[in-house]
Amino acid sequence: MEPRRADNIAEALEELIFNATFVDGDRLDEVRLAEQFGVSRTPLREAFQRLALSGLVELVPRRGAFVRQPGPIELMEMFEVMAELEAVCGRLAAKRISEEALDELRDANAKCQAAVERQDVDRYYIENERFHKTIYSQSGNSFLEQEATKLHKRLKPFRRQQLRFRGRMPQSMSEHEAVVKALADGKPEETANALRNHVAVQGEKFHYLMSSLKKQAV
Amino acid sequence: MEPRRADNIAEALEELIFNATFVDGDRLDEVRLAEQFGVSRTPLREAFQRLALSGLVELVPRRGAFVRQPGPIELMEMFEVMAELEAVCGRLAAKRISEEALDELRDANAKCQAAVERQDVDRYYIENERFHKTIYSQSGNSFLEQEATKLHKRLKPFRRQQLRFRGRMPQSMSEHEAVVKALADGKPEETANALRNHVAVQGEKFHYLMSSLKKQAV
DNA sequence: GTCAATCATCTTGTATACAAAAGAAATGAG
DNA sequence: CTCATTTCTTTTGTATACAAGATGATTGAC
Repeated sequence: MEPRRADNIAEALEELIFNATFVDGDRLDEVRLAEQFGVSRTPLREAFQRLALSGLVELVPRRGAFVRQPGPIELMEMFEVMAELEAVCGRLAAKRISEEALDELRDANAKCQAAVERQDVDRYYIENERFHKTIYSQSGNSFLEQEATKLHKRLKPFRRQQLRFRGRMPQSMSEHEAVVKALADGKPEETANALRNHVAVQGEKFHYLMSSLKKQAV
Repeated sequence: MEPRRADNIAEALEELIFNATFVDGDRLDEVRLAEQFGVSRTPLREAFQRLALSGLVELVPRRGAFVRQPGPIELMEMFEVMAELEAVCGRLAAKRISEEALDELRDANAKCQAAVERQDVDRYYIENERFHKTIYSQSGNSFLEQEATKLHKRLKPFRRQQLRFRGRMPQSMSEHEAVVKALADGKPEETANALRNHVAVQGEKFHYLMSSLKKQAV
């Protein structure tokens, strides 16, 4: 692997964890990774500190850095918080959203719909993300937007899995349309509820997926 | 200053920033701080990475680490998010709270009340914190609890200032009692609204404080 | 005197060196 | 053969060294 700038190492490691190249419990070997990235241990250890704070890695003193993926319970909790954050974004956005943003939501939805018809999961995912990011942004609170984006990113690998559930994509679509309608009507509470349910159902689906997987592995 | 373990350096710096020893825009001199802490630059730089991710410090490549305190707008945004997070904690807690926890809230409130009568701001602050932390915990969602605690901590220096507002402490007290009542009655939405308003008013007070200060300094 | 370019100094970023701790392996007692 | 103790190896934590970029000063042109 070619040498990298230290700034990017944390990001690269994050990607490797998301890609499941490293799984829960794996120790991140400083010297091995240093060789792979073509750098010394120093910038790597700095990257570990960042990852530790973001919760992807646990730093055990004198033992090393270990990958920490959330277990089923923590994951459910994170989805619950995500649902609430989105609900808040929606409630604020209902009062503040611009016409252009509404059009962008409709456009994202149309492309989502097309993706559903072509069974194009990847494309669906991209447009789905645009839909949600637009709502975060239209909350008019950039701190909230950042926090929502951060958690959204963290849940990405898990959300992606559950999208493959049978019939999930069409259901998700109609939920999106309900959200747009509530936003267009300027109804804060309806928007909040629609978004909360939309995200919460993802958490529940995930829970179901987890419990079925648990019976096989470990 | 006596030598410190590297794990604590980030915390120590955080404290120095909260104490306003370092203010917005200050550059954190690696060599100077290394001397002060009695360590080399290496553990210091690792600490910088953590602080950077938590948002207290901005790392400018090839320039150094700079203290970044939130400006008025970002602060308002953070208070808005805090208000919403507390509202969510309250809504969940209303369904899940234990009798013991209700008693702890009542106890914290009683001690708050006593502190108000003695004009004991410090004591009020401690019991107020116990009150809020208990609600976070009773949300039954430890991820949410962590996030709320994190933001609460971050807003600490600013909240403390605004507690000195004339008449704020008694008002805050009665708001607390409304929250306890809603929780005891098991009413999620009432609890959420009571907490949201309780925290939001802090943000507004702060805004007022800021704008009056702005006219003097800078 | 002002501005620009060059040079010196200071800082950061990264590699390397070394000490201390943890873990693995080997030795020895029972 | 098993378990405990000791030795050896590996790995982390930190200091130091050095190179490259940034800052500031000095010199020179106009």
